[in-house]
Parts: sequence; structure tokens; C-alpha cells
Amino acid sequence: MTTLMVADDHPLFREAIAAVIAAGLPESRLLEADSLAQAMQLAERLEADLDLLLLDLGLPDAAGLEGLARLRQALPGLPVAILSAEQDRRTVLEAIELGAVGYIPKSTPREDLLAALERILEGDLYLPPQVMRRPPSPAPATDRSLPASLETRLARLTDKQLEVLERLHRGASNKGIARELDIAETTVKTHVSAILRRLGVKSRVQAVLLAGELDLAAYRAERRGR
Amino acid sequence: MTTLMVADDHPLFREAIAAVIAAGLPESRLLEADSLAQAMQLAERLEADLDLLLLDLGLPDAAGLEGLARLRQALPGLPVAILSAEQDRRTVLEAIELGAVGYIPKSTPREDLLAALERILEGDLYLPPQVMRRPPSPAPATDRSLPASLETRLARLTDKQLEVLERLHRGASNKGIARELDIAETTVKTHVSAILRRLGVKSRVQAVLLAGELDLAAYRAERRGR
DNA sequence: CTGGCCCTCCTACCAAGGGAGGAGGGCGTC
DNA sequence: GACGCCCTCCTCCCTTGGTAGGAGGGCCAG
Repeated sequence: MTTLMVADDHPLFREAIAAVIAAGLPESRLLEADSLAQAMQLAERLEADLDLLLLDLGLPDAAGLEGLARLRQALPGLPVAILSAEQDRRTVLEAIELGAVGYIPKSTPREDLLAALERILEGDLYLPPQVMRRPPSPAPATDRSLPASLETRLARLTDKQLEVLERLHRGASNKGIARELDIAETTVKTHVSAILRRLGVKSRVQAVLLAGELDLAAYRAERRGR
Repeated sequence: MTTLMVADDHPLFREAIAAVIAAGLPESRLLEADSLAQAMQLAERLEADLDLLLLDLGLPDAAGLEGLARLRQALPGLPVAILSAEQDRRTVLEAIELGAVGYIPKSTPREDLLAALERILEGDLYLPPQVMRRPPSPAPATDRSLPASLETRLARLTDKQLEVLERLHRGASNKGIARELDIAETTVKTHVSAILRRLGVKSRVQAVLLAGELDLAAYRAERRGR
């Protein structure tokens, strides 16, 4: 008995998914959530009893991938697959980067969708072949509005902010950072606030956790290089 | 009739691959190259007659992913799968970013390797599930024995404190933890204070970082067990 | 040169974190 | 029963973290 959950604010779409799953995966039950908040609440209660969360990227309380980031942080053990109308290659990559175990375009035909789900539930990873298969960057035309994730979010930080983030990541206090960098504590606060805003997190702890998923030092070195 | 090419500077390894493919994909022929230069030359001559290039990341004339980048630029239409000893998550992601259609660790068992090849040849994408599945995790590979000091410090925590620490480690605020555990915020503070004292750290961030060096969930489970 | 971004620092204010100390109740052990 | 440890919660108090807003100076691109 596997347990799935679909988080989508569109009732009709949830119904459609439910129908597909009921027909194709009889040995499973499906929970529904219409917001990220609800999904997280449910998932928390179920814990390990939830095998897979199908997450829409259009949720009202989760601006695209940012919601996935929050979710991954709160419940790192929960397998999450993206179910989205968005088919941009970068979005797919960033979703995987954030730890999604699959990415299913909503345009996927029913049989393929089922096959994808089955593969994911078996521990595989599913990505839309037709999206991934071709050139890395066909058109840089359609960007800048992306919700930003790890890499892109890091890229938005200024050099100084990265320096501060490194210290944060070592558990330093604002005061300590100020001493180390020889700037005023108020300045450190300014930087920290900017970091939190740009990373889209709400506390320094969360920033630290996010930073922990990357090799900050390496990133900084690479950056200096170019 | 599908045509494959393996580019690896290690003759023995090329032989091994050749054997696997000969046995598992009888309807195919395999070309061999011992350098990126040779591989590109051959591929250029064959053009569309080459269905897949298996590229090692240890080639002498191609420093890791840099070689893949050059290759992709010169022959964007050629499907390339990475075949590498490297199993780092970041490397895998970057390879895919660069347009690789698959990533096969050299440690992959023979059957899985064949299955991966078949999937790739069918237009699918293959990534090593065991690598991708656990994203931000550091390294379960190394240790069965946590640094003694760490373990002893953890052992000093009561069950409730561990529960709180887990939430801390997810970036939760005291208020949030209180809600989750359904206790007063002051109680949470009491627990946090105790945690800091017993772990010998000075702030919640440091506690989180310390906790991050352990698999808390596993530790808790193990503890419940005895 | 103007506008934009960055870094610096400030004030002021509010929220969150953390310490000290005390208190009651539960549970297990000597 | 007494002791100890844990969990719960409280008050009082201080420190730290974080936001808002403003301000000056440097640097660079249009």
C-alpha cells in the first residue's frame, strides 16, 4: 500500500490525477492538498507513511521552486516530484538540484505519467526526455522571472554578502563577524538582512542550512576566477 | 543497428565495456577512442551514424567536465553519456547541465549498466538513483563511528531534547517547535538552553551545525531501539 | 553626468533567542 | 519515602537578530 499526495490548488486537476492514479495504481491511496501549507502539515503528520508528494509549481503560497526549497528544508526525507505546466529546461534542472526525485510536465500523456510514477516509486528518477534531450541553452530569452534556486540564488549575492554568509555558516554571531571583517555590527546586520531576502529564507539558521548544501568556499573561489 | 563509441584511456576498461555491450546489445557495434581528440575526430566522420558516445571523465586531454563542454560545443547533436568513477552529486548535475543524456558510475553493476544504456538509446535520460536520491547529504560512506566527542555529547541529550534538536536542525523557530510539539514556547526555550549547555555550544546555529554532522533521525531510531 | 548598485554606518524599534531561578507533577530507584 | 531526573510552565531580564529607513561615498555603464 503506497500513499501519495498531490498538492495543487486546482480541484479539477486534482480530480484528474486522482482518476489516473485510481485506475493505474490500484494499490495506493491518494491524499490531496490545495496549498503548500496544507501539504506540509499533512506530510508532517504522516511522516514516513507518505511515499511521494506530487507538487505543483503554481501554488498560491509557494512561488514556484521557492516552495520546493522550503519543503525540502522542512522535510528533507520526503520524496517530492514536480508536476508542472512549466517545461523550461532550467526549471527542471533546478528542481532536481533542489532534491526533487522527478519532474512531470502536466502535458504528459496518461500512460507516460503512470510509467513515470511507477519508476519514481521504485526509487528511480524521472525527467521529461523531450525536455532534457536537447541543447543546453536554446533560448536565454525567457528567464529572469524564474523563482530562483540554489545556484541562481547564490549568484544574486554580492561578494561581501558571500563573505558574510561564509561566517554565518561557521556559526558566527553578528558581532563576531563584525570583528572578523572589521566593519560595524550594524553593517553586518544590513548584509544579513540582504542575504535572507535574496535567499528567500526567514532566519539565519535557514540561511546556514541552505548554504550547507553547497560548497561555499569553492563557489567563491570559482567566482573570483572569472 | 546502433553504433556506440566509448572514449576511455584505459584499454582494459574499454575491453570490459565492449564485452558487456557485445553480450547485452547484440544489435550494435562499438567503436573505441583513447582520447577526446580521437573521439571527436571519429564522431565527426560518422556524424549522425553515431548513436551514443560514452565519455570517461578521466581522459588525459580533457580535464573532467571541461572536455564534455568542448565536445558539446563542437558536436551539439551527438548524444553523450558520462561514464565515470566520480560519483559526486554536483558533478552529475553539471554534466546534465552541459547536455549529457546520462551519467553512469563505473561502479554500476553490469545489468544496471545495460538497462541504463538501453534507456538512453531509447531517448530517456539516465542518472544514478543512489546518487541523486539523497541530495544534500554529506557522506554516509565514511563512518560507522561518529567522532567520539560528538556521540558522547549527543548521548547526553534526553529524548525530548533530541526531538527539539531535530526541529532546530530543520530551521524551525522556538515558536514553530512549540506549535509542532504542542508545548509552550517557554518550555521549548528550556529545552534549547539545555541542549546548548549539554552540547557545549553558544548558539542555536552552532547546535544546528553540530547536529548536521550526524544523522539525527537515524540516531533517534537506533536509540528508540534499545 | 546621472542613475544604479554596492558598501558603509546610523537610529529606532520589535521580535526572537537565551539565561536564571523557581515550581509542580510524574516516574523510577535505592 | 526520599532522592533524582525529566517534562512542564512561569516570570524577569538581557542579548541577539532582524526590519525599516535614511544617508554618505565609491564605482561603473549608459
